[in-house]
Amino acid sequence: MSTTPTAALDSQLIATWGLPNTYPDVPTVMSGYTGRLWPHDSQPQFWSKFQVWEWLQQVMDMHQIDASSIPFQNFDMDGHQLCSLSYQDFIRAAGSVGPILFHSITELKWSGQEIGQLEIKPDLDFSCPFPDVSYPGGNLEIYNPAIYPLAPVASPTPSSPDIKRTYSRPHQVKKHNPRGTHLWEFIRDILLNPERNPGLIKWEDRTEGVFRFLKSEAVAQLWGKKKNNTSMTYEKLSRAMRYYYKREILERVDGRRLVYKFGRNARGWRESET
DNA sequence: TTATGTTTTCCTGTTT
DNA sequence: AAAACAGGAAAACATA
Repeated sequence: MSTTPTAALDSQLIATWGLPNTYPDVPTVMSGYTGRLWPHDSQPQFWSKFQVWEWLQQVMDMHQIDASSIPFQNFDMDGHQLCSLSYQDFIRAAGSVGPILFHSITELKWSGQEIGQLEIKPDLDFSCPFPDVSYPGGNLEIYNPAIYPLAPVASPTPSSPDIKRTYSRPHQVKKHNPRGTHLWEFIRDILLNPERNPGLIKWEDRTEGVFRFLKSEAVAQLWGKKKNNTSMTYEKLSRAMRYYYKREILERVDGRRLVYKFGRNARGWRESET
C-alpha cells in the first residue's frame, strides 16, 4: 500500500535467497563433480547427441540397469531437445526408467544453470531458480552441496563421447513444448523444489495436489522474470490459471483464496507417477 | 505465411 | 475497502 511493491519484493526475495556475493567458490562447487568443466558441458541444453547418449549410459550404469533395456534411438536428439522433454515424454521414451532419467536431467539442468551462470555472469538481480535458461538474467541462487548434495541418482557429465551407435531414424518423442515451461509447470517446479522455494507456494495436500500461494505477487514477479515481463502481476497470472480449469490442468477449489489443485491433465507433480 | 495454442492485458462485476 | 475470483474479448507471442 505504501511501499513500492517491486522494491519490497526485491529485498524480500534477495533476503530469502541470499545475496549473490555469499556464494562459495566455484571450484568448491564443482569439486567432486567432474574435473574440468566447461560451462557448456555442465549445461545439458548444450549437449551434443553423443553427450546425450553418454549421459544415458552413465545414468543406466549408475543404477545398474541394463542399457539395452531402453531404446537409445528414442533419445536421438541433442541436449536442447532433451531438456524440452516433459515427464511424460520420458515415460514414453524409456518406460519405467523414464522417471529416473527425468529426475537426473532435472538435477543437471539445475546445477548446470547455476554453475554456468556463476562462471559467465554473476548477476546481482534475483531470478528464477528453475531449470530453464531460456531467459536472460542471472540467478543468485547458490548450489550448496552441504545442503542438497547432487542427487545420488544423477549428475554424470559427458566428457569424452565414446558411445558409437548407428541411429537410424530420428523418431521424435515429443509434439510441442513452446521452448521451456508453461505456467503450470513453472508452478509445479516451485512446489517440487522446496529447498529453493522460500515460502512462495506451499502444498496444502500433497497427495491430492492441492497447493496455496503464500506470496502471490512474488510468484508473479518470478514468472514475469522468466518471461522477461516486468509487468506481470498476480491478477494476470491468475487469469491464466483460471484458463487451466477448462483444460483440466487445474481443478477448482472454491471458497479458499489462493488455493488451487492440479487436475487430471497436470503431469509430474505426484510423488510417484504411473 | 498461416494456423494454433498459450498466455497477457484489460475490463466489468461478484465475492470474501 | 482491499484483495481475490470470474470470465469475456482481444492482442501478443511463439511454434508448428
